[in-house]
Order: sequence, then structure tokens, then C-alpha cells
Amino acid sequence: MVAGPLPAPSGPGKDRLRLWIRLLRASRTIEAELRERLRQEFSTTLPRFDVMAALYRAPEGMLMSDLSRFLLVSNGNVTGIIDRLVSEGLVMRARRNGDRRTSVVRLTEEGSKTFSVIAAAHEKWVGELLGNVSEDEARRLTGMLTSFRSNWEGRE
Amino acid sequence: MVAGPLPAPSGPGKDRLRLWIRLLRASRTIEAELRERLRQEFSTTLPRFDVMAALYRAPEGMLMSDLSRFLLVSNGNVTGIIDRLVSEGLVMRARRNGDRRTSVVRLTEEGSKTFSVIAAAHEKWVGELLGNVSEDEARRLTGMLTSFRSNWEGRE
DNA sequence: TCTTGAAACTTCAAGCTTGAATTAATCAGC
DNA sequence: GCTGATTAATTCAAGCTTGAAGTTTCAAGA
Repeated sequence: MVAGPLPAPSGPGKDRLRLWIRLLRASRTIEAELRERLRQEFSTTLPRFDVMAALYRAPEGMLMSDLSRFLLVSNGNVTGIIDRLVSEGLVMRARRNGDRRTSVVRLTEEGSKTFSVIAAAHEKWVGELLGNVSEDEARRLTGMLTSFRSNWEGRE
Repeated sequence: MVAGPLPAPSGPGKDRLRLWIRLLRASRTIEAELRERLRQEFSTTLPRFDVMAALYRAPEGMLMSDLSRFLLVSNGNVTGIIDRLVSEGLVMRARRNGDRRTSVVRLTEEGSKTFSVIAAAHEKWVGELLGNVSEDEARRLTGMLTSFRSNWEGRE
């Protein structure tokens, strides 16, 4: 899937395949760099960061299933990540509405404080990593990605 | 990292962050769909497919370290995937040049046959999934992704 | 009420992934 | 030839990820 150089594919329909390969390579490269920096600078991981980012925007908390849907990962996956964040004191589970099946998850005060520091660094890094995309180009690319993605939203 | 809807970020430098988020969501969504189909239709996985794709283009074989570099994954990771592909009879290890540290990996005949079938389906799927990107738009997007990626190639 | 079905989570096995440590082989300089 | 550094690959522990199976709870109809 991350295929690349050697014999450049050609023929009908190859342009979309090539686009997909580029897209995947780009995101994997950036992802690897961000993961590495999160580890080095903050001793944390990308999945933990993702979860905290989602929770940071939802001060009232989120359900496990909301997190799962939002982050595009499986239900069981979220359980494990939250477990670890809880044991680090960054996240708390509460059981407060009528429905006893659900547990509302939110950042602790410490989690919120910690996240805002990491998020600032993260944003700076992304700015650097995408440094040679102009702001204008970034907006155009974003638009294109949105349009083709919408075809798929919510289908898998 | 896969953050999205809620309070749209704004301010200086946010355009690149938004681009990154879109990029990541797009590739995760497509990746999930392809993974699911590979599993359903061919009982295989994305990493196995990636490795086979790389080997398919290199009939003379590749070193483990070449695979690792090419696929952007760690060395130890490749070992495990190759182990499984070997046990499935799709890949073989050979030790043939002067350097006894290296082992050359290549597809078996069965592996090659199997891969070409899967690859055809894969290409069709990608065509569908990116269906509402015109071929022309695909080329433009590819160009943009290439230019901003080149900044990072080989740096992490 | 009871019971059937759906929903929210958790648990689990298998596989993927990383980074670090280890082993084995080669190479460079003496 | 030795020695020390480098390179190729494997092994390992820890964590991420999935899909499936299981548990508990809720909802709605007989």
C-alpha cells in the first residue's frame, strides 16, 4: 500500500491509485515524526494524544462509544487506552446519568493542564512539518480532501 | 489527531493543522475500508499486502532492511510479517550473496499468483473509494502531496 | 410481568508496531 | 591478523488494534 518508486504504475484508473499511495505515504511519514516527538518530548503516544484531544473539546465528557466513533477506532481499543490514561491520572470515568451501561469519560484537571501544553507543541510541529505548503494551498488541499472524503463518511 | 467537527480551530497557522487532520482522517477512513475488504474477501491483512506489493515489484528479491525502509516500518516489524508470510507459503527467504548477515526475501510462485489477484481487486476498490475525485483532480492532488512530502523524505 | 432484542462496555486472542537490546557478520585501520 | 565500529537481522516487552464473544443494562411489546 505504501508502494512507490520503481515501475510507476500506468494505465486507466492508475491516477487514483497513485493518489492513494501518496496520501498514505504522506500521512505515515508525518505520523511517524509526530509519534517520535511525542515520545521524546512528552513520553506519551499518539493514541493517548488523540483521545485527550477529543476529550479536551468536550469538557462535559464523552461516552466510550462516542470516542470510538469519533476517533475511528474500535470499541475495545478505546477501553484499553482509557484504562492507561486513567492509571496515569489524566482521565476519569464517571457514572452519573440514569443509564448504568454508559460511563462518561473526561479529562482530569491534571489531564487538561497536561494536554494544553502538549497540544501547543503539537500544533507547532505540524506547522513545521507542513511548512512548505502555503496557507492558501493548505486551504485548497483541505477542501479537496473534504469533498472526496465525504463520499465515505460513516460507511465503514 | 483525528480531531474534527466541534469547535473549528481558527487563528494563525491553523490552516496547516486542519489540513493535517483532514489528511489523517481521509487516510484512516480509506485504510479501514481496504483492511476490512482484504479480510473479508481474501482473509489477509494490510501489512501482508504491503509487503507482498513491495516484493512483487522486485522479482529478484529484497533485503529485510530494504523492506523496512521502503514500507516505513521498523525492522523488527518486518521480521514478524515475513515470518507469517513464509509460514503461509507466500514468501521465501534465501541466503545467497556473500554477506551472510543478509537474507534476501522474495515471493514464492504461489505468492506471486495470489498477489496479482488481490492487487487487481485492490486497485478496483481504490478506484471506487476515490470515485468522486476526477482523474485530473487526482493528478493535481498527487502533485501537491508530493511537493510537500519531499520536505520530509528520509528525515525521520 | 416477562421476555426478547438492542445498546454500551469489557474481555480476549491474534496480529501489528515500536524502540531497545542482542547476536552475528563484515569492514576499516592498524 | 587484531580490534573496534558498523551493519543486518532477530528477539523482546510494552502498547496499539481489530473483530468476536460475553456481560450488564435498558426498552418495548405480549
